Amino acid sequence: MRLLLIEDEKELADALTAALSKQGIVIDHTMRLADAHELTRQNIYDVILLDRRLPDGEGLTFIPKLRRAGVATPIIVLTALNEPMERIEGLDGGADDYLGKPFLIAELLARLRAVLRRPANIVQPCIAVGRIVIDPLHLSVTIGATPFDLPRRELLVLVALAKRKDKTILRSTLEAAVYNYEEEIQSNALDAHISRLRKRLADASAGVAVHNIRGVGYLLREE
Amino acid sequence: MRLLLIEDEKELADALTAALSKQGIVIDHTMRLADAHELTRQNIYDVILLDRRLPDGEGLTFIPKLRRAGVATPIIVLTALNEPMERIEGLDGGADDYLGKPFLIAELLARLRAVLRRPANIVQPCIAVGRIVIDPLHLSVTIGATPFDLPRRELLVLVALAKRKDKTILRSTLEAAVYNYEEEIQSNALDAHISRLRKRLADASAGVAVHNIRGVGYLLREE
DNA sequence: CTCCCAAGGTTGCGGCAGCATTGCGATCTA
DNA sequence: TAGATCGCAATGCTGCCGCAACCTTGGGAG
Repeated sequence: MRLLLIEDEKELADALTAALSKQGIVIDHTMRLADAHELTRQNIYDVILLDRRLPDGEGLTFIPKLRRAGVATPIIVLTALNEPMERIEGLDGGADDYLGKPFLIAELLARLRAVLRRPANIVQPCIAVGRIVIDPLHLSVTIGATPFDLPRRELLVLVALAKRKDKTILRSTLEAAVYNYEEEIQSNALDAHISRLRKRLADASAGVAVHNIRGVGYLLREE
Repeated sequence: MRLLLIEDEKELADALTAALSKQGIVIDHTMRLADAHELTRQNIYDVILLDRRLPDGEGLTFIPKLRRAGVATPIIVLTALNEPMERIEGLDGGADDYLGKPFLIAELLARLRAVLRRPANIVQPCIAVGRIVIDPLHLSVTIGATPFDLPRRELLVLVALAKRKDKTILRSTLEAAVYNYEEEIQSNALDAHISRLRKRLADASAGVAVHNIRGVGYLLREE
């Protein structure tokens, strides 16, 4: 793990460097915001420790600059300015945590771990078929960049087919995906939905088609 | 935004509920870990506030249980146990932040914002749709440069929709975002809010519209 | 090749669930 | 106390969906 320490008190910086190094953390140390700006250009840090009162300015001003540059690295502010209002200022200024001096190294380490533990963004599994993208979690369908609205039952059919594209879905499986036990159907309602879904897909040039396997079921395929 | 408060001091809980409600936050309150476990099953909370000394156990033991259940909701520990070692214990126990009692509501709010800010939307903490800009952390809406005031419930609806613009939000999800368990509704109150929100958006030429997907839910879209 | 039948496709219709709107009274706030 | 907000409910409307009638297609038998 690599950490950027922006701190002008030499003694504290040395103590931190020593302590954190023992934890296997790689530390870059600078005393000036100008240098820090340069150092963060490559976005190699896992976390940044930031003092407020620095020779070339207020540390907090560094945060929005960093964020505007698209750097999402977590920032913990370390400072003697530890009044409640100052803490609020720091946190609302974009810091991820705020620790008043003096502090125990052990608490800093705990806060480092807490900040780094944040869950990575869970990537939503989307299904792409032809020109359409289906997000089964959000029940949304987009075609190119524009949303593609569907009635509920047709949406359910499409999602069921898309989840296993190019594979045949038994007619009975499809029915189970669209209807629950209380609303058993006694007609060709499913066929009707398929028909209307086909029309919509064709009108939108979706690049996919619903095929029928006679006597077995249906499948979704690019075309 | 919906928050779970696990706290057995009735006075503090009431004060927090009152203060946070004014910020537009929907709160569920419980005094017992057992209830909390049940309440978190549906994963509808944006953040959890957790006391340590609770009638049925140490609050910290709740965290690993939650994480094992796959719930990644940020947790802020609120407690009188505020020695450095206790803070370390809390943070290493899985808390995302740790705030000792007594504290200023304002600082709690700032820490809430800090925790909620990461990691997903660091680059874009504000949501722009049409002519309006929504800050889900501060629950503020501006249209052009002028603030766009909304009643609390309509604001909650708008924010919930805006957080996932162009995605369908289930009706049940919307209800969960706007109402807590004590204020379950038995009418079409949600529809009424949507209707009034629509009117306001139209009057202000906001450039966005709330669409309905019949039988599924609603979505926010530029127009 | 033709015929036949069953499986699938299409389409109009009517019922009704779900949605939109609005007024009213209660509650809360300034 | 005046005004804003909110839950509630009555009303009207929209369009989905099940249904069924009718059409098309595929493949096997003669």
